[in-house]
Amino acid sequence: MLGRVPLFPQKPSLTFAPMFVVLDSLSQPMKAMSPLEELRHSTAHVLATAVLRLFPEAKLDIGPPTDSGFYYDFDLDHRFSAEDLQALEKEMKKVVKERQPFERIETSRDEAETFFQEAGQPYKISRLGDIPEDEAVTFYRNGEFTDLCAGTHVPHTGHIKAFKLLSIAGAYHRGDEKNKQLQRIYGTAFPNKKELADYLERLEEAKKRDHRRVGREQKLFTIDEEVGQGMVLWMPNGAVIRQELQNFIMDELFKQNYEQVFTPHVGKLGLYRTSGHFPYYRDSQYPPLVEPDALESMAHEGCSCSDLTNRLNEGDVDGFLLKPMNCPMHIRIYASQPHSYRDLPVRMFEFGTVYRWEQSGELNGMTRVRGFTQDDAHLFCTEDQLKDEIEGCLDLVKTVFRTLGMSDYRVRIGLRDPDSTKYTGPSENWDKAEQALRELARDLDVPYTEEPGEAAFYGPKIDFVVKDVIGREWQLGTVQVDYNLPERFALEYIGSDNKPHRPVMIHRAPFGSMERFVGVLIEHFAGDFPLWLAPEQVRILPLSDKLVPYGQKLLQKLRSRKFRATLDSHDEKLGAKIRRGRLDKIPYLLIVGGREEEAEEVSVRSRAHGEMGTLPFAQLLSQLEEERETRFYRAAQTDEPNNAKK
RNA sequence: GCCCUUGUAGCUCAGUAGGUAGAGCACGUCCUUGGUAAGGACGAGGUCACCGGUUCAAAUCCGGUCAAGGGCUCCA
Repeated sequence: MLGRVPLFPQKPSLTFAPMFVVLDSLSQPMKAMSPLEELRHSTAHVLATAVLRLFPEAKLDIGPPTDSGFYYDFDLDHRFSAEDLQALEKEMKKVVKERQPFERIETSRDEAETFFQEAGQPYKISRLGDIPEDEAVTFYRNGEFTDLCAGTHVPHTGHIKAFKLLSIAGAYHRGDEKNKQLQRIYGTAFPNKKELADYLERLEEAKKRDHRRVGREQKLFTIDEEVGQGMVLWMPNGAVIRQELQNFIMDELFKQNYEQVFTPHVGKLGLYRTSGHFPYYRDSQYPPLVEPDALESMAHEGCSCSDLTNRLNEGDVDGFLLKPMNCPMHIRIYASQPHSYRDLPVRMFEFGTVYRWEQSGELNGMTRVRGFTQDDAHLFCTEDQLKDEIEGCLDLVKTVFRTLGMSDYRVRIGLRDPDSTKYTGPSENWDKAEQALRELARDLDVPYTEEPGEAAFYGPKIDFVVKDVIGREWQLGTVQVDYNLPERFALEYIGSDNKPHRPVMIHRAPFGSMERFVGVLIEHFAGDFPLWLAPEQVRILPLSDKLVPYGQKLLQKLRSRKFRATLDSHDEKLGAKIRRGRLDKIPYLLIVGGREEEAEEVSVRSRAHGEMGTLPFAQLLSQLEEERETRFYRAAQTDEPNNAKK
């Protein structure tokens, strides 16, 4: 299919490259490109040059640098294949060899538009319209390829020494799914071949700690077609981790005077009409469950599907909803009895399972699922208590991250979009809440960004965001202020003035969802969990069959002290058992031979510290207990037997 | 939901030009009783995702469905 002769475009063609203007429509000043961005951006131009040589009819959109490389979007009837990428790389190498200088040309808006018309590049015309009136219109030219571009670029294409095209993906023009879907080619470039090779190797390494892979290897969870997409089945090993995390957070919640509640998985539609979740968010909910009698009588009347939908929306027919959120039920608990200002704040928590109809293309292992359990809580407080309560929530999140040794996260403050009117609640309250969030974020000692327009419609929020092994960002912990639901449910407390007042609500979840958090945690630890979390904490390795009875005696003792321990009674040599134990990432391997049996000792090999020599068993037990109780964490050594072998 | 790719044993993968399947690891049995990252022998294990079509013959070619992966869009 690539038998076609590489053609040079008959007509000039342009690329509008200044992504910063296009993507950040907020009128920020143009950021200067770093040398690496410049290199990658130039490589994107070289890609476009090559594409036009091989596919002169291609329509070009934009080709900016990204965090890890660059991409370029094309509109073309021919579908790019893996072979095409190879051919394009080859062509790009030619362009590089030609050492084409990048030339900056300033032009007028009219000239540029004429140029696009002649080149038959409609996306460019559209992009041209994005350039602010007071900004110059500039082209960059390399060889036969001319591109609308704000720059900047390396001096000539010969500077591009190490690049690789990585993948093809669909991407909507201007990121809008109503627009045509273009073909995006992703690639990356580095100053030299070594750095490129290192990057590609890091990508490979990262895949080894992918939670989907580790989850399978360590039997933590599975997702089964017959159960449903996006439905996580926690296997025994995964259940241990989840339970330990829940125990951990419950210890902290006890210190902060939270109270636990339990609520059902379904609730009446009316409840969610009051809260506003139904039908407003219907697209991301499981369809409602309709009462059998109602369904039957509607069938008799010959109602269509859309009739049913309308009646459900209008509230003419009642039904139940698999709960998309826990808050309405917690609110009903609050509302079940009168509250004095002396009772506040009320802090109610639940590991509450919710269900959301995520788009099938969005599902991802444990990090994006259709049913998940939030470590949810709702705080009902007075306006005066708000700041302290938020602070308490943030402390909780910090404790979680610190205990688990997670330091690589960022904080996002979601604020109102100043131009929008979709927000509920008095704006003075918003001002106060936003100000409080800002001040508290400042004290967190963590990089944070303020993002206008990222607030929920009911209140501002603070999110904790971490990256997975592939660099995708996931929101974990969140603290959200809510002025809306107390209003909708007409919540009250009696103030010191003996009059009813409206409480403020805080939604918060330090882990976010157990599924997503554990998914991220698996990658954080690369499956190498600290003692308190490890599904199998200790494994006893008898030197031979003869030592199995002694091993069993130790096993009994460990289990009576509530350690998750096993005995490896396989008929293998010690070396093989150790190897297996290391691969299974068991924190402690206890080797027992005749010498140890005589002295009531064990030879200890720890995942974190390697060989620790021989210890009296009783002493080891208390050391392990201390490590477990303090939830001690220390990064393990990273030797991998697989690598060692090669 | 949309675009592209993929779908062979529990896992990682072979399977040449269509002729009803192989390897390594894991697993089981036996031999071996071994001191800090793989001892040996034998064995069991697969409706080649599913449905349909072409063909004398389909893991292999074609169509559809489902699922997974990478993006895009979305995420109360």
